[in-house]
Amino acid sequence: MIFSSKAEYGVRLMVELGRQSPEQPTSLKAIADAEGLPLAYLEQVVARLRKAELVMSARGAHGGYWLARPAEEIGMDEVVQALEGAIAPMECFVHEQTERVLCSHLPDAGRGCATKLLWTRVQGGIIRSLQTTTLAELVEFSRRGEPVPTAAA
Amino acid sequence: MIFSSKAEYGVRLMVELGRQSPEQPTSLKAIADAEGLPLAYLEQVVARLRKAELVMSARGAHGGYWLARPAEEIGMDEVVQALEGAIAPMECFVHEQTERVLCSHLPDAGRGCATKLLWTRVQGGIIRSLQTTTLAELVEFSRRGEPVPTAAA
DNA sequence: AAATAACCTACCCTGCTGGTAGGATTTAGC
DNA sequence: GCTAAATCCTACCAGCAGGGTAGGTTATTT
Repeated sequence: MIFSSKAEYGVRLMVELGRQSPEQPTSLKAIADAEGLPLAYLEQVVARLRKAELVMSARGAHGGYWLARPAEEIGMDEVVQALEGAIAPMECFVHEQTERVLCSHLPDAGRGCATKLLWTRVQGGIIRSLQTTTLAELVEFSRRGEPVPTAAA
Repeated sequence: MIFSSKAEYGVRLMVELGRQSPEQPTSLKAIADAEGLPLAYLEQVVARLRKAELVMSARGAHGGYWLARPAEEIGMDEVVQALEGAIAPMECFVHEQTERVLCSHLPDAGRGCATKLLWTRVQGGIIRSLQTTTLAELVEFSRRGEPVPTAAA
């Protein structure tokens, strides 16, 4: 598998928040129940999103989480990067200190690093597909075929 | 990381074979030495390529491996797929029996599966970038800046 | 026959993933 | 102020896949 369940859970969490009216906190418990995910584990997942300043939080009773920005302005590359760390197709692509992505292969006796060419293209393909998808699109998609909401949510 | 070292080693192995004149077997030992990889492990890697009919082999003294087809006709999607199995961004995308890629999420109470939309796009991005890269390109790239070959290799 | 090299299978160690446990802090409502 | 609801934090743990080793068997050339 390419992405771990952190990405899956985190994206579902973001979509769930996107479905709520903004500025109104949603508790993790509500999301855990709605999606059938373990609450304690979701806490760790949402912590990454908070550190990346994609969501904001309020503590205490009636606290919860909400999107830090409108869903239209949140690219899924930001979300996945926050959840999974740098998007690198291969070990040698990650520089531990800076989290920047590069290739640490030795010059390979003067030859060009052929695999680097391949992994760079793959990485580009992934990042492009993530960048061109906004959270708002996913939220919209998740509403398809839903009954028209009535009085109470 | 997205791909395991099997993919890295396997691609390097394929590039190495592509650099040799075809129909002349190259021993794994030669490749292991050239790339600095463990021979016993390479055996497992090359077994996958053989099963996918990307390389052919001859046993016994002066045996070895060679490309089953010209490098121009080998897409890197085939290579990576042989090494890593089905390219699926997420667990739910793989159907164990058929190895076909799909999404097994429950209908989710009538809602569209929003994450599926995202992972499908990512998968598309990956596969497209792999398909549009041939082994011949990587072989060519690996020759850049090499000294013009003289009499003995 | 001896050397070479593919082929096969069982095993092992390490680190990461997914998850639990248990608490501490903060805030709203009474 | 008390209590409940919630975020926040850290340590821990079991399972499993990744990366690799070991030790052979078979086939082919010289």
